[in-house]
Formats: sequence, C-alpha cells, structure tokens
Amino acid sequence: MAAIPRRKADRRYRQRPPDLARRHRPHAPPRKARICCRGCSPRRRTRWAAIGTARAQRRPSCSPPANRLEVGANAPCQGEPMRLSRYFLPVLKETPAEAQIVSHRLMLRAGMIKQQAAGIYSWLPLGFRVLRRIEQIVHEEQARAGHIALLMPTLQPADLWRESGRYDAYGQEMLRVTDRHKRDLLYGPTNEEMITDIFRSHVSSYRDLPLTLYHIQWKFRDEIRPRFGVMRGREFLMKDGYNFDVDKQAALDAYNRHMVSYLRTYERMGLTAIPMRAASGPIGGDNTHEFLVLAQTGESEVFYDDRVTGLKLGNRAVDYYNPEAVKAVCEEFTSLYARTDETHDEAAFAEVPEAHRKVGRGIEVGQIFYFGTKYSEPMGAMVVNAEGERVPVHMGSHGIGVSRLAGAIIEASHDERGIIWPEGVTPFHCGIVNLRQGDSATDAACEGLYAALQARGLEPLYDDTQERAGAKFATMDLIGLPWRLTVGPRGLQKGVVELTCRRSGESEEMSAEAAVERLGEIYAAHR
RNA sequence: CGGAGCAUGGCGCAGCCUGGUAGCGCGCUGGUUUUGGGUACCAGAGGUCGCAGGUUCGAAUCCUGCUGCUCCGACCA
Repeated sequence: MAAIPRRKADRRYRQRPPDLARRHRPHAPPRKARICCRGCSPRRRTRWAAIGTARAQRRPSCSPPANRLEVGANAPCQGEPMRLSRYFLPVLKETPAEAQIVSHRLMLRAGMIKQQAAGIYSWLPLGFRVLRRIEQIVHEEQARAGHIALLMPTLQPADLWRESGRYDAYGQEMLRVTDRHKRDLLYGPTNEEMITDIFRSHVSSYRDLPLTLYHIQWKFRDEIRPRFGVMRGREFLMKDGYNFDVDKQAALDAYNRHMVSYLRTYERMGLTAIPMRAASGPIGGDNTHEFLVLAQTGESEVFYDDRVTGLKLGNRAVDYYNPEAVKAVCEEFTSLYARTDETHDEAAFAEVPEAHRKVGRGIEVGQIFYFGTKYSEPMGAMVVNAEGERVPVHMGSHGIGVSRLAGAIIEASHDERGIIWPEGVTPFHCGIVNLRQGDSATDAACEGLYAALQARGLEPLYDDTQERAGAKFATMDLIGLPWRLTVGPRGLQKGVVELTCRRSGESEEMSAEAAVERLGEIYAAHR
C-alpha cells in the first residue's frame, strides 16, 4: 500500500523539469518521512541546540554503525596482508628524474604513488593507506562538530553552474566535457552549486537549520602547470563542506565551528596549521581564512608572529554547540598576526615585536569561507524564517585538501633517510624487521609479534623477506613507520626485541610482550 | 599560455656533435656466498631508441611535423 504513492511521487519528480518539481514541493509528501528511518519521529526535528539532544536520544535507530564512514571509496584496509613478502611495495633506490621537491621524491621512492599524466596519480597501496587515514581523521572530526557526510558526483551538469554565473566565470581551469547527447557537463572543481541545489530541493524552513553537509570527493582543476606531485595535482581529493544558516550571525557561528574543527583535524595529523586571513578567489565572500603548514617549500609567502606556532588545542574539550565557547577559541588562534602575501599589511605587521616577527613559506592545506547569499540568492535557496518571511539562506564553504595533505605532512616531517609519519596518519603502526629469516626461533618470535599487535587492533608491517638487515632497515626508514621492532637471534637469546623510534632514532630493548604493550599505549594516545 | 629542456630495457643515465644496426649502473631471474645498517662473485633474461614522415646504400644519431613529460614565469586547495 505504501509502495503506490511512493512510485507516483517518483514519477512526478522524474518527469518534471527541476524548477517545476521545486515549485511543486509544498504539496509533496512530508520529506521527513522519507529521509528519516522508522524509529524516529519527524516532529522531533528542531533547532540545532536541541537537535544534538534529539539525535543522541534516537541514535539507536537513526545512527549508522560507526564504521559506516569507511564504506565505498574509504573502505578499510583491515584484513589485507601486511607481511612484505605478500604486499605490494615497489620502493625505488634511485629518485625518478621528474621529482623536484622532497615530498614528491619520497612518495615516489616509497612506492606510494605513480604518475599517470601531468598532475594525475595512482595511489599505490602504501599511499592509499595514508590517504584513508587522513580521510578517517577528517570524517571523525566532522562528525564531532555535528556535520553530516554525503557524496556528490564528480561530473556535474553545466546548467547548475549557469544559474550561478560561474560556468562562464570559472575559465579554463574547469574541465568541460560533452556527453553523447551533446549535453554540457563539467568535472567538478568544487560543489557550491550542487549542494545549493540539494538544499533548495529539500529544505524550506528555518526549523531545519542550522545544517552542515560535507563530502570527500575527487575534484579536478585543469591547472596550467601542475607540479610538486600530489601537492599541486590537477586531480585531487578534497573534503568540502557547506553550512546553511538562517542569518549572518548563525553562519558566522558555523564559520567559527569549522575553524576549531579544522585546528583539531590538523593537530591529529601531527601538523601545526596556522589560520591566516586570506583572499577569497573565485569562491567569493569577505570572511575567509586559509590554514597553512609552515614549510620552506610552501607556495605562499607568509608573515606571522611566531607565537602562533606555540598555540595548541591539545585535548581540551570544546563544546561545538556553544557558539561563544567556539568563538573564544577562534579569537585565541587568530588574534596574533598571521597573513599570507595576499592580505599582508606592513603597518600592522610592524606592530609585532621584532623578536617575534617572522617571514616564511607555507603550504595551504585548507580554507574556510563565509559568503552569505552569493549562491542562495541567484539559485533560489530560500527558507522561511521565524517571522514568516522568505529569505535566502546564509552559506559558507570549507575545504581540506586531503590528497595534498599527504604531501604536506611529508614536507613537514622527514629526514635524509626518508619519511617520518606522525602516529595519526602512519600507513602501518609499526614495522617488524626479522633479521634472520628462516631461523625458526626468530621467525616464531616475529609471527608472535605480528599476531599480538593485530590482536591489539594495531596494523604492523612485517618484513619477512630474505633481504639483508641493512636493506630492511633502509626500506623501513624510507617508508617512515614511526616505530620499528627489530627481532634477531642475538636479542632473542637475552629474551628481548628492540623497539626503535623513527623520529628520535632511540632504541630500547624489552620483552616482546612489553613491546606490544608499549605500542598499544602509544597508539591509545592517538585515538 | 610565453620562455627553456628532455624522451634510449622497470629506474637512473651514456651513445647523437663526427650516420655503420645499442651500452653502463641499479633493479629483476637462477646459483654460490654473506647475514645486527643497501654483501661479494658467477650465469642469465629483458630494448618497436616517444610517434609519423623525410634524407641516405644504411638513421638512436641528420631534417620536418606531432605527442608526452619536466623546469622558469603568470594562475591555483
């Protein structure tokens, strides 16, 4: 019985052009019944502050299992072989000629990526693991801030972009394609138009606000000159999110919330990313900050008070549903001078005490914007406010360069021997080096560690190949696992294995059980 | 898009100027050796010299066109 009306509704939506379907919406069946699951009362939806509570209450029926974030393109690697003899890790002894900067060279040498065309890369297993770890942190921090994941397509109809006027404005950087019916499509460089279209199709009341939707999807910008490996590719993976709010103040609260969630996201990746006032570019809007990781190879010149690099969010709990608390954190992180060359102000910079005045270079790893009604107005994304007036929704957008981060992290964390992964994004939690492959006691000890670490929820990479010790060490150093367990007959006679920190180079001998325990503790601190 | 350069086994390169049918190192395969920081030796496999045309008895090499990639600049997450 329920199936018949649904089918009718489907037909109605399919046959009408989008604008008619939209005009028809007031008579459409209540959408809440369609988007919510059976266990939830549609009437429970209310303003943001209350939604937090309502969501928590209905979690058992509404919330997907925690691991649902990892399906599809983000599928976990769990279960894949993690012993080197059965893995695919094509490391290179020599550096390919095309790589100029250190992260690009190391990613190629460590077998993380392979270039397929200018600015377009395959992600080999090791690189793919890093990419997924980065994605996972982004997802977790978005969820923590109350933002909701969806997935929009890579290809978009040109008509949507004609509505906003950006189809012509965007220029050569946008990759345009034509399908067999001669319809104009484009490979999305960003998604403001599409998300606005989704919003206007389904939301019409301030009671459904605030709302922040995001996705992590491949984008394409046809850069004139791609370079620096994945740091400036043409195809790139990006988290982009969009907030919808009833007025400017609420939208600025969302802006601040994003700033804090981004700070936490970068910190978890082992990065110090400084929010800097920025120029808005083709997205538009006045209120915008870029997040920059300091690195000599950065593409932007940055001017800053060096005390900003000491600011840390750490483990402090920030209540994302309390705009004042969120704003206070933002002020803490933005009151010291920090700007890119685009917005640099010599006079203001001169007021920074000379001892703290620093000029350097930075890699941009994210940007947040408030742009008000720039898209909602031309595209008719309206909501009825509490006073009963139809007003354009206030929006902002926010991006994190996911694939670029893989390169940026390496730029910020490497030495002459190779990569040094921060614990938060490492492709494997530790390496196991078997110094005497084929020796039954050594093999058994390694197998024991391999199993015990996995039982603790860790993912070790076990080098069970016939290589010499030197070659195994060199490979481990190159691929940058933060911890290494070295197992050989000499140590086993004393009942110990060796745990080495990649970053400091320090080693410590301990029993296998103690080493497993220790690694478990180290990674427990990075959850 | 303006300027410059490169394209030769999987990777890094030599050979081209002065045309005679391809070589080195690493890697790979088999063997011996070695085994706590890229071991040594022996024997092998692997190349339409980016593509198309031209000159020539003969082209990796000289000429023309094309394609791809890289670097500098303007542009960008």
